[in-house]
Amino acid sequence: MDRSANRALDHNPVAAEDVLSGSRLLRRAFLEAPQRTAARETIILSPELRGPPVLLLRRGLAYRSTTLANGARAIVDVFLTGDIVGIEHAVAARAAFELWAADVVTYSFLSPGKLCQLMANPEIALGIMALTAEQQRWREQHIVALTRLNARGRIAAFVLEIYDRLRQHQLVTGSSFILPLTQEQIADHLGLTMVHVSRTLRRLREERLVLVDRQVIIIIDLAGLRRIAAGDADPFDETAGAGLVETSSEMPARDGDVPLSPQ
Amino acid sequence: MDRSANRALDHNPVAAEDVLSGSRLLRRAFLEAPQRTAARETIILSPELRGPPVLLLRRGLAYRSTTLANGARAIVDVFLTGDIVGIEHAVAARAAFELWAADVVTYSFLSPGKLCQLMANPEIALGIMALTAEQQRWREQHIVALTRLNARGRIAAFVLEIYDRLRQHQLVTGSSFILPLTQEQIADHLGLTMVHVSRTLRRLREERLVLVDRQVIIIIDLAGLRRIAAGDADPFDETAGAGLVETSSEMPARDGDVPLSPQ
DNA sequence: CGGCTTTTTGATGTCCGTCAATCAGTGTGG
DNA sequence: CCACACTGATTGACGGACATCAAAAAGCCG
Repeated sequence: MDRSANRALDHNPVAAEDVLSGSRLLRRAFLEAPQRTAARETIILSPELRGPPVLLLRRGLAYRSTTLANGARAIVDVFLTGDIVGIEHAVAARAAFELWAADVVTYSFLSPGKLCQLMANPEIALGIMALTAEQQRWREQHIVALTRLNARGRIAAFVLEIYDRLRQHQLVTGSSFILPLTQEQIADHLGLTMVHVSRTLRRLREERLVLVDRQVIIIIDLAGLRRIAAGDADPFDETAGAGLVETSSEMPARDGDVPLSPQ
Repeated sequence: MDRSANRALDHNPVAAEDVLSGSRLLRRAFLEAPQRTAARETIILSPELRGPPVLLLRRGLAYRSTTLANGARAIVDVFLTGDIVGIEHAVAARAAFELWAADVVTYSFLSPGKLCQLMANPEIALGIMALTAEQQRWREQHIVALTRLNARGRIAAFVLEIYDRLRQHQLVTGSSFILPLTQEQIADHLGLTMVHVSRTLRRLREERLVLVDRQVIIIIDLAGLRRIAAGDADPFDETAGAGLVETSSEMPARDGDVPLSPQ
């Protein structure tokens, strides 16, 4: 029983072949590109830099963020191992936001010029387009969550997003994984405060939906999380029969699975 | 004195030439494409449709939205006359959201297959990429607003976004314009309720920042709006000296300018 | 004028932010 | 080994921004 949320973007059949081989060519180009490492909590790219490169994350987690005039930080998006970051630098003269390493990050990079050359290959151009489309989808889901979900729903949606993306990259098989973000960073991504994230995580734990302890995330009730992330009304009425969890139709999802790091 | 917010995305010099001619070629293709009209408050594209076309809005305003399980609606983004909608349909098999006409909308459209053909031209591929990058920027700003601005800031940012985009398309010259959205639609875009939007607009009017009456928007204090949209703390302390507005450094910005419709 | 949508306004409640203190985990150095 | 510092998480008390509910007013259109 597959839900749309965790299925990979399916492609237009007209373009499917070219998209696939284009993506492959693009990744191959990255594999031959120079490689670097950034320490935890350091800036990888800043908007000051002109002609920023395009990155492929080989290991670790990074995020793009900005700081407002009042000092508040907004984490616009999160990138996992295997993600390509800043594809728009092929045409944009500078990055729109700062790119930070959440933990130790290894990445390889291509100059914008090199990227433009690659795009001369129509297959690669299509592959890039598909990549962009997919990142756009995650971002759009994030917008929906920010627009119409409360703290509980946003956190559920966020956990599921990371979960689905890790699975898509085959970086996780069980129902638990490592997320190297502090609660403050999660808060800055979801438009909440650290304090409220902490409280909401406790609630989700008490409801036996998901367990977040430090950087270890264990999904207990996947189907329940999906319902919440989809904006179902709070289960104040339907929790009349407390006790047993009866919902996990999508997957057995028990804790005790091997936690896999996103590396 | 130009602020970054209202400057068009500047391009990587390596690609600038190709981007420009690519954009021109893409628009030309649309001008030769078939054309349709959609009535106010009707669906233009739905996720059910397989192989949705890519659209160029020739006239009117459209928005992409989804409805959650609890009935709440989220308007993910807004498209103005001159915008290209659904470029990702070149590779995605279906639209991610419904596309609605906010008022009478005229558009021309290309099939995904045709788009893929066009992308074989590297200049067009670059042009499309630049287009995508620009739309992404607006969306990212929207995310920042949703994440870290209150109702006042979100509305300010939204008004400015529309204003800047209209100017970029040379659809507005003065400081007033027409925005064919109801307050409920604005609320669904900004993650607020209609009621609170109404109240906040009154406050912005009383502060002599912007005047929103029905669909007519008159920007009174452009610089002030920009400050609020950038997340400056509420001016509770600095309003000690009430009375005169002294801020408009960016533009004279007086009401009485000719209101231009976004057509 | 009647019926509709859209906006406005008031009263009341709640989700979430703010402030502040405590606690747990991690590392450091004497 | 144990103070010490430091970062991150937790909890409580309290206030405020925003939601909800409800009703009325204002536009708009046939």
